[in-house]
Amino acid sequence: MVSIVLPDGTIRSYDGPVSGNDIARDIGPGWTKAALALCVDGTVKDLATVVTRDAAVRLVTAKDSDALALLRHDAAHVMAEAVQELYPETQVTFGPATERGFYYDFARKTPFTPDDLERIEARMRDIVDRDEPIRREVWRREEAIAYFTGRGEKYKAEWVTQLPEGEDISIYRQGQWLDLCRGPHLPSTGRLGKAFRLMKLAGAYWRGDARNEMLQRIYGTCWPDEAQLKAYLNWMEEAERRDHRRLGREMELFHLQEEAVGSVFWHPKGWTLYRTIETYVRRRLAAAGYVEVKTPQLVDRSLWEDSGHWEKFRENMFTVTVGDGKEKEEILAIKPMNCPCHVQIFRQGIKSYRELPLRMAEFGACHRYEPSGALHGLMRVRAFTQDDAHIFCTEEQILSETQDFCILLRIMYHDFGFTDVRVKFSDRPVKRAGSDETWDKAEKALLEASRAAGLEITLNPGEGAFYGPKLEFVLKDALGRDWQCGTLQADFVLPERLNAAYVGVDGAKHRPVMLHRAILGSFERFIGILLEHYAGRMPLWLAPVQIVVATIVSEADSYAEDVTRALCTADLRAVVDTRNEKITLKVREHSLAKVPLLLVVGRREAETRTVALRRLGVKTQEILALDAAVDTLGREAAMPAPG
RNA sequence: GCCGAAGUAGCUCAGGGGUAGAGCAACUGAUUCGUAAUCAGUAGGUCCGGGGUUCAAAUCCCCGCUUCGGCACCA
Repeated sequence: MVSIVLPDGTIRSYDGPVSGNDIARDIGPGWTKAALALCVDGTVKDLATVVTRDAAVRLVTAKDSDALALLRHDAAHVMAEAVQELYPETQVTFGPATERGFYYDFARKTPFTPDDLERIEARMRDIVDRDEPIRREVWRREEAIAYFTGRGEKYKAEWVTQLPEGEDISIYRQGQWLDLCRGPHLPSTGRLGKAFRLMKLAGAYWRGDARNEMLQRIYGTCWPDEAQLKAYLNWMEEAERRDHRRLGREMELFHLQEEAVGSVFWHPKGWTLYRTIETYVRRRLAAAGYVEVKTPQLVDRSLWEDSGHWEKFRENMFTVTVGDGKEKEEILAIKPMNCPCHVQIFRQGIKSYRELPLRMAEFGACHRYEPSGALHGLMRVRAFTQDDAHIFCTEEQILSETQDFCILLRIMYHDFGFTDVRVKFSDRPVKRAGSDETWDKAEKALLEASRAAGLEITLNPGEGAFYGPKLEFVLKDALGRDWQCGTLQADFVLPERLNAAYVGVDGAKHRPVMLHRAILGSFERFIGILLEHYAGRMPLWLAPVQIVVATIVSEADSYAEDVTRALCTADLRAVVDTRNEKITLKVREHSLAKVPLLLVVGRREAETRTVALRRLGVKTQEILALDAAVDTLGREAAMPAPG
């Protein structure tokens, strides 16, 4: 006797074991067609799975969110089948579902070409039309190894060898083709549908390890229906339109060029944006009790040796050699980070516990020799400036400092228009400095502090910095993409290595704890994120040019100049456009330039000392008296301020 | 760094051994106009760099650089 509970609460009883297919048939004819898989006690399984004991059971259909992964995983298999039919010399390796599609990694001597992608996609459609039944089999380990070795599938054979004892070696067979796979899968290839598209070719290391050989990865996307596929492709196009590199050029914000790879040439408008953000951060930090410092760009190698960075990151540091090339030669590093320098400031004079917590901020310009393949517009550069700070405090103060930091961080993200923030907790990495006891202490302190700050945390094992565990703050942009920006790292190691100390209540010397923290991360990258988030249409307070005063006839020129002067006097960033052009052209150009406010003045406005206000994206106008306009817009454009 | 692709006017792109092309932008002139493109004209090039093959190379070959898409890395 087997009883199953369906999601609506109904209970069905069967004489003996029952398969998902049976259940579907039993519930109703529509379900035989709709059911893609079976969810037994919360785990998704093949529809053919036999339920042998009482369980909560749900039939998965295309409408369910867990169907998507199933669909995509199948798409990967169908792609692999297509590839091996077309190119039999190709070895298969792995092909999982991803957040927006799927990929499969292949081993093949000749690279795939974009033309191959078309052929493969066409063959995939054939395989869907064939509607091959997909069946799960369990093989013995030796059998599987012998089979894959015999077929020249060395990656699969290697993988089987390393599967843990006791785990089923499951093989999924579809038509003539089969693959080692954990599953689950759809009942047949026809159920996949045709809302998929192969997207791009890429290289990828076997098992994600750069020491291994490189495989060829084919990425695809796959959806339950054509409409969703179309929506995804539109989303991709939107992301392309918002690309900060494109906006940076179109909006004349910055450029990059070969002679300074990974370093930004900020143009006047881009630099205005940058400085606005800097001013904002500076005010927020000052209000939160930070002091600001500035430390050297070039620092002798010995300091980096002491801090431990030389050992771990030497390859990624820019260095400068000075001296006669013989005995007197010395090596300086262009600073890749600010923390060792901040400790030097802390070490000046004797610090008392009364001075803690000491929050030391720096808009520190850093250089890192990032691998060439990592560079990407403003998002990954070799020269950047962090909104960096180090909080020197006692162990007891970690709690309240973390709480305060989280509050500050949320306010600042909110001011920039980001409200969805997630937090990751990264604990000790394999390569690290400091004893296990120290790590125990640091991880415990940071965990407790984040709990006290009310954070919901996801664990990110082994991803901490070499000197301490970290909290990482990830924000979601308007397109739903994640960007890791903020960080808070608890460090018990650097103060020790660089010999930072304070005198406690007991009159004895103690080690302070250092909290490394940043909110934006780097200005460069954060500006890139902002541009993509807003598609270049910056909020008024951030817009490099906030207002253009545009004339209709040249008779209004001198009045337009007056208007512009009045706006600038009120600290608004305004420019005047008195070109001899039609107003339609001016409206078009300044709209395309994403200027938030346009003040149009013609004879009427000049005579009545008014302005016709047109907001970006709005087709209507408001007529305002000049004084009122300066007043309202001045208030509207104000930087979000502390207090 | 690794795999793959690309680099021609400011931008988007065509041209694939025989005189370097288009659209938009720019510039000049005319036009004084009421909310997303006024008209006419002009100018603009180390075809990424360096070698080679050839009577002749933007085009074919080799090397390098940069960029793009991924992978790996990210204090």
